[in-house]
Amino acid sequence: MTNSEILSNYLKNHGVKPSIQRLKIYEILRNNVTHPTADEIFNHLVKEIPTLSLATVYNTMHLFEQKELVRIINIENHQARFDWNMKPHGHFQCNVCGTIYDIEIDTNQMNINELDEYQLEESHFYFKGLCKTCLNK
Amino acid sequence: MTNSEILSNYLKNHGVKPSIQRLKIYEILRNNVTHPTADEIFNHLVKEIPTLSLATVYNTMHLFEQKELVRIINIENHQARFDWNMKPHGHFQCNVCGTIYDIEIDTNQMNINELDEYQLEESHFYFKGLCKTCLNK
DNA sequence: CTACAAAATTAGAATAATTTTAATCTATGG
DNA sequence: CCATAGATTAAAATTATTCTAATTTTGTAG
Ligand SMILES: [Mn+2]
Ligand SMILES: [Mn+2]
Ligand SMILES: [Zn+2]
Ligand SMILES: [Zn+2]
Repeated sequence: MTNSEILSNYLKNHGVKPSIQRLKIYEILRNNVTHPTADEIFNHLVKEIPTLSLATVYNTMHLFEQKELVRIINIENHQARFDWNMKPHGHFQCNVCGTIYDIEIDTNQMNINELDEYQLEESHFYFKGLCKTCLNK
Repeated sequence: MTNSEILSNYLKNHGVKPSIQRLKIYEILRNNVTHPTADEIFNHLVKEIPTLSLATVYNTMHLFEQKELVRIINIENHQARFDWNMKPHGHFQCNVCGTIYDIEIDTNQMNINELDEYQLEESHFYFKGLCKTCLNK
């Protein structure tokens, strides 16, 4: 099985019909460590699928979110970023180069008793500052 | 000393010249537990200061942020909210009623070793789900 | 007090991310 | 082949925020 076939099945298993647009969009997410914006995804893909519409990227991301295939990262106030990695983790964004790094977080260890009063559905841990690369300059 | 005078001095001590606009904006933040949007602040105040401009609210919030008088909460992707409470804490937003609750978080206890590699400047802890009020319906 | 400069405020236009609309295209089961 | 639902598209609309340029206010020196 090719990599595309594997991802195609993965979409099916999550209740998403794997159109070429959806498949390619998901491939971009999986093949890039970055947490891309809708626009970045669109610009990568439009070379290959010239009729692609930005609306399709947004439609697809919302569908993916519903089907728990991606999570939306709002670490920047002005634009959303998308993450295929569904296991709980936090994010650090460098204020200089803008790179977003994954941060491992053990949510069990941080027992926040106050949260018992709520029915928790989503957690987001965002950090900002300077990354090592930018510090060494 | 009246409450206004106290807050006025507080602004001065943080390097902010307390114009009537700035003072009233800061008063609104302090007198409301909610974490208001720029628009909400504007609509409260425009009754009292009819010439107030929304741009002034934004200008003031950015100045306040610089002077470490407020923090910006991006728990909603589409619009910023403002918080006068500068001591580290997290936020829970109810998916039904939209209310944002403060969540006490002991950041020391959650030692995230991976963060040692970075120079940390900001932390944001966002949670979403259902609040007690909405659960009991 | 007056004149001037700097700072703050303002209205409205501009920007940019996202959503909506309405039309067109595609896939598929009968 | 045809009908239908679902997916995609282009373009317009929406909305929060920022920008611009003009005006007002404030502080200060003469
Ligand atoms: Mn991630
Ligand atoms: Mn708060
Ligand atoms: Zn960096
Ligand atoms: Zn609620």
